[in-house]
Amino acid sequence: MSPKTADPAVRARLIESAARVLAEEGPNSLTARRLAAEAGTSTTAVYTFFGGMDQVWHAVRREGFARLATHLDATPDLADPVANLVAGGAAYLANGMANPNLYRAMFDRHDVPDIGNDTFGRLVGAVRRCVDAGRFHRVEPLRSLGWAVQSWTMRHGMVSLAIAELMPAEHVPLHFADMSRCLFIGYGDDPEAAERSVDLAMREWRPVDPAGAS
Amino acid sequence: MSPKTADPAVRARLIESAARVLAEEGPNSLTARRLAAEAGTSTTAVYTFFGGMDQVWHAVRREGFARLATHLDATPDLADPVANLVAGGAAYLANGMANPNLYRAMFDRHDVPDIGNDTFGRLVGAVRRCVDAGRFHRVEPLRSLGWAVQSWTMRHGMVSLAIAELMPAEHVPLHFADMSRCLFIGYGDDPEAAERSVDLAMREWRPVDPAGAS
DNA sequence: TAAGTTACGTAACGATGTTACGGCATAATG
DNA sequence: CATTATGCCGTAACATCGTTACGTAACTTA
Repeated sequence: MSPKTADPAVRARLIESAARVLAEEGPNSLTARRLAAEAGTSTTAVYTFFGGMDQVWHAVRREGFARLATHLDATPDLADPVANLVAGGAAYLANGMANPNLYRAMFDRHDVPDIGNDTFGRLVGAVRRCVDAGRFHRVEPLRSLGWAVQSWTMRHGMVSLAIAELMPAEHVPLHFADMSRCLFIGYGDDPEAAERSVDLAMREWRPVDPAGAS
Repeated sequence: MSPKTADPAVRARLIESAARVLAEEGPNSLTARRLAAEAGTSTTAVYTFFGGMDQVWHAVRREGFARLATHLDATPDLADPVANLVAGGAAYLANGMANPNLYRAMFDRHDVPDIGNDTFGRLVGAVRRCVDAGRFHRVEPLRSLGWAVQSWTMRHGMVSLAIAELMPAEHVPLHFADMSRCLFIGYGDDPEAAERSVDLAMREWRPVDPAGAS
């Protein structure tokens, strides 16, 4: 029923090449022929594995979210849920700014919800841990979900403005800490504790494996 | 020196058509031939007026920022600088969510700074009026500029997540008011006044001329 | 071993951005 | 007003894009 099974390694090389070409040369260089040449095959293989360039872009976006998840998982546990939330944001920013083309592609089309759910789930968990620890107000669950959305709003807006060069890259940590302070103070009852958490995260967090961030 | 001068009306129609096709049918439908047909001319005209599709996209982005500026100017004066800042943000959100394809295009490439300076200047002015009125901390000018950048971060992040359907459109006003409260409380000395300003803006602000927002 | 099924290289098709060429309308000049 | 020259823009071509028809080779299955 399945003679001459398709080689999964070719598919992996195609995605890998797609992400690399996109990152290094921009979206205009990501063509079917270029992709086939990079993977040492022909354009037909692109269609047997993906069905079309739309699905290639979809796969590239999935890959982008997967790499982001890897970086989020690699952040050390600071034993302070609010600091962990801030550290996750810092990792998010570092990942996005290290890969502007890939990051832009991740939000370029309308299929983000399907492939971004896992990333968002991580963020929801981080916020919930803040609520459970009494660091954020204990409100209705929908409102708590909203805080995760608002955190993502801040992260995404900051990466986008930074890679569009509307915000100087060297100011990003300052702005991120500043906005995090304002938001997380507002989410909880203890302004000083929130401020300490932000300072702790900005002091302790270090970008993990920047080479693999591409 | 300039026989058979180019008709500026044709250029205006090209930009108008480009913005409309982009808004109604998406970026894939914005082709040179389609554009020429819409404006009743041939593809050569596109090159005499713009030089290439890249410059067409640049002009479309300029048009997008120009329309945004029109909407920002149309917001009523609430005689409260912080409320005006919030109202400007609401207008920004309404404009972006009414024109998702145009908004996406505005931040898609690397030429945003050139054409977004005027929009950013407006935001800086609104923040400065808050500082001058004593509603925000009187800090060094660079920090005050940073508050404008942070406001833009919030606005842009929110529009982007909303048009990517990562944030339900009906939750946008709630999240915007919530984040504005947290940020602007943190920027000033009087939390109650900030809260009143946000409530005032969210109560008094109305979208202006939604038909022309396209 | 034989047959059947599937991957994938070759080469084509339509559509894209871009450009060479030529006609012709219009400004500049006497 | 006549002449000239300048440059807009319609036609048609070119390279390259995504996509697909077709054929061959390779692998599974019986």
